[in-house]
Amino acid sequence: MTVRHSLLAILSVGDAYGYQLRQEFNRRTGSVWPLNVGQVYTTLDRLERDGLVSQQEADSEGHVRYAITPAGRAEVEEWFATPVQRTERDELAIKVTLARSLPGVDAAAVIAAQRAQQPSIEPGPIGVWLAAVAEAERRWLDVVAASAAHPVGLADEAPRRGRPARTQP
Amino acid sequence: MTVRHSLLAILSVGDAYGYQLRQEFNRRTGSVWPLNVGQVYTTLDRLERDGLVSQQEADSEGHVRYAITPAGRAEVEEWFATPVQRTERDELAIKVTLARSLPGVDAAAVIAAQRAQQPSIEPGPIGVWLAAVAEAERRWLDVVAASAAHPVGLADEAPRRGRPARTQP
DNA sequence: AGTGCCATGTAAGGAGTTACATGATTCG
DNA sequence: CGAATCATGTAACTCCTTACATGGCACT
Repeated sequence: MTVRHSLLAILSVGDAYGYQLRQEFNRRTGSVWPLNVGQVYTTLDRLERDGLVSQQEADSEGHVRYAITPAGRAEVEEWFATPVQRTERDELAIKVTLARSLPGVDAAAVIAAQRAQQPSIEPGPIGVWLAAVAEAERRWLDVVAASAAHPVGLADEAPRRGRPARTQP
Repeated sequence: MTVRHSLLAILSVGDAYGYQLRQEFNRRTGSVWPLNVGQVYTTLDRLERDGLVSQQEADSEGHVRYAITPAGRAEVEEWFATPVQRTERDELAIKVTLARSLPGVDAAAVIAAQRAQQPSIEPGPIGVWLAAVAEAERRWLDVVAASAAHPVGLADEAPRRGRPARTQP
């Protein structure tokens, strides 16, 4: 919901139209994660559907402006007040952990391949963020590389309970 | 594509059926990101559609087994050999950066709310990973909190339609 | 008899992404 | 004129998630 909330947050400053929203987003967050224009319009549609923004009359230049609604304003406030939960699957953590658990996979090689990854050096706070993440990754990889992997095969013992529903027709 | 590749990687050890794949995934990666069973079946459908797995004859117990294909095996090898690219938008980085750029938003409060977030302490390598990320977050938040925010309003001058006027060097 | 796990699916919907179509405008 | 930008939108797709339906089997 990052894009959705970001657009809503920008709209909380004032009315804007689609193309402008993309400009504002890119200007504020830099070039690391540029926003596709098409996504702005589809997101605006969903925001309007959910009553968080409302389409205004076209302005003097014919731009299709959107305004945030009270519900949208509440949503933005809640977004900014709520800490980001890291509930999403992290590919690196899963990949390395899986590699260590699977027989026939060279976990050390997987770790080495990941360590070879050099982060790009970007200016601005987001660049600092990327560097911090890369540093954390490197340290974690060192930790797991230092401890032994525990590969185990698939559970060979058939479970005792329950049987599948369908047999071949 | 994390789930997709993970299931494929497990199948590279040996044939398995849907429910079993979920068990194996959860067993190997722990309880932080448990896998919904339904997703296993939809993912298997797509993997079969893409020729990376093939459905086998039901086994002696009636389980619908899947086997990895040579193409699937190649895919797994490539996955493990390729470092994870952090190309996805990071909600925390965007939220804080946006907050600092928007007038009327208390960026310090946003940072404080995020800092209050306490990571759960989980056992195992993924728990270590979560702790490392939380630590990196905290340090980054300290860095951005120490420097001044630069709120700016929306671009008030409406750009003319069409090609923008040339800016003088 | 009832609860809970084993097991396989389907349906519906979420956010996000890219590609494409369509114009108007302005500058070289 | 032609290229580039401004601007709005649609279509088609991805992966992922949740809820639901269906049934068999085991243990109490």
